Amino acid sequence: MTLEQISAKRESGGDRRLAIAAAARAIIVEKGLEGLRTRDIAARVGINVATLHYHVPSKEALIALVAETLRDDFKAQALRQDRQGKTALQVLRLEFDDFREIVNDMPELNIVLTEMVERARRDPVIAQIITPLYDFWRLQFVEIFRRGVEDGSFRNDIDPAAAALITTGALSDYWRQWTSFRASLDQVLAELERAFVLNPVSAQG
Amino acid sequence: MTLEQISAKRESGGDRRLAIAAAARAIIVEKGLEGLRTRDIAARVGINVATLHYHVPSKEALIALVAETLRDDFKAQALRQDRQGKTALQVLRLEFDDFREIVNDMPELNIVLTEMVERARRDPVIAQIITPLYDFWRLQFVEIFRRGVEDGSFRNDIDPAAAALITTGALSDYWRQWTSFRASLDQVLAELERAFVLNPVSAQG
DNA sequence: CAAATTCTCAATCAAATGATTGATTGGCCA
DNA sequence: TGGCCAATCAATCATTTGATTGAGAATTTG
Repeated sequence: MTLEQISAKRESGGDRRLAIAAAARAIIVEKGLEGLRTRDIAARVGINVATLHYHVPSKEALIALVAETLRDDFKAQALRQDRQGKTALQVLRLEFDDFREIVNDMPELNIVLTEMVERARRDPVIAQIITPLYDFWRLQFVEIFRRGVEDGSFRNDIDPAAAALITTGALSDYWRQWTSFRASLDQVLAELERAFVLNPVSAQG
Repeated sequence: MTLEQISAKRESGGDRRLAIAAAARAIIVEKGLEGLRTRDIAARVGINVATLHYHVPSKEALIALVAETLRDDFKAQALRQDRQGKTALQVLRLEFDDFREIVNDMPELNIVLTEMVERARRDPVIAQIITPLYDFWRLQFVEIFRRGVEDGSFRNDIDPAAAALITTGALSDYWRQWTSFRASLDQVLAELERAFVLNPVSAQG
């Protein structure tokens, strides 16, 4: 608990909303979207249910808020490294590094994200927030593969769109089942590299 | 409605349980596990809520029942084709055919499966049913890749476990987001093949 | 400082929801 | 035929749950 929280009895609207979103995410990790209750969120934040509703008018809006904070977290992560002037292989490895970092630093992020993807199928509001996230990530790989084929450093018969789908699919599924396969992320990333990148050192037959 | 349903007012316990599971699955597809209500299931089956509880004692047991019917469906699908005496590449393609078939014939299966995987993270009962399903599927690919490397028809630096993780991950993630990428399954499967199988026709550099 | 605004809470509502109870019905078999 | 059991239902319960109300405290503004 911060000094501010001890002394000040009020928190600004923006901060409250962030605290609410954080609490909601924690509960989603614990109990899933099914188990998300406004009362539990309020209790975790340390406020009254009515106060929660003052800041976030409905449960729908609350879930949308969670989706937005997810998007913001990913956006912040994505924009940290400069890709300019790097080779396709270098960018691919940067992308892998990013992924490793997210998996290690914010393992709970994907749990919430997965629940949101689930919900997005039948909730257009959530879909509108979550879908662009995946599309953006996948497009990064499409571009990497396109360039890698172009400059001859990647296997020349790659279908960039399909390869990107495989890569993001394999990674997000890996992440989703993280607890079971924790040890093998490096092997998966290495295998992905071998699958698409030409390596003059290793024999091909 | 069948003749039996019109004339007979009673149904045997086993059939009722199957009907209940089917109704539950339909509702999960429509509204997710969050939106699953015992009343809705009973209404869909055409029975009273109390009768539902007579056949399936609790909501927990109901969800476990759904998980079991999923497992049974997959088991039935998996045991249909004989893999004996086939090359690694042939078996890989059989596996791909199976997948194509499931995606086309039972698209809703994966929606329910995904919800169950989600739930399995915090529900040991469901985990015990669902996890072996994935493990079995993944092991098929591990074996395929192992044999393909062994007989020299696949890329010789494959890590079978990692490659299997990539394959099943890519496929199940593809399936999960099926609605968005419907058209490209063939491209994905072809790219997976190129990623792991040596092709003497296409140039490698 | 006083008025206006923002924020918070205790209390409460109405609807939803999983589950139970007690009675009834229909088929089976001795 | 009569007893027994599986199957069914109407009615009801006890909670849970999202949301609201009205009053009051803290904060900002003029």
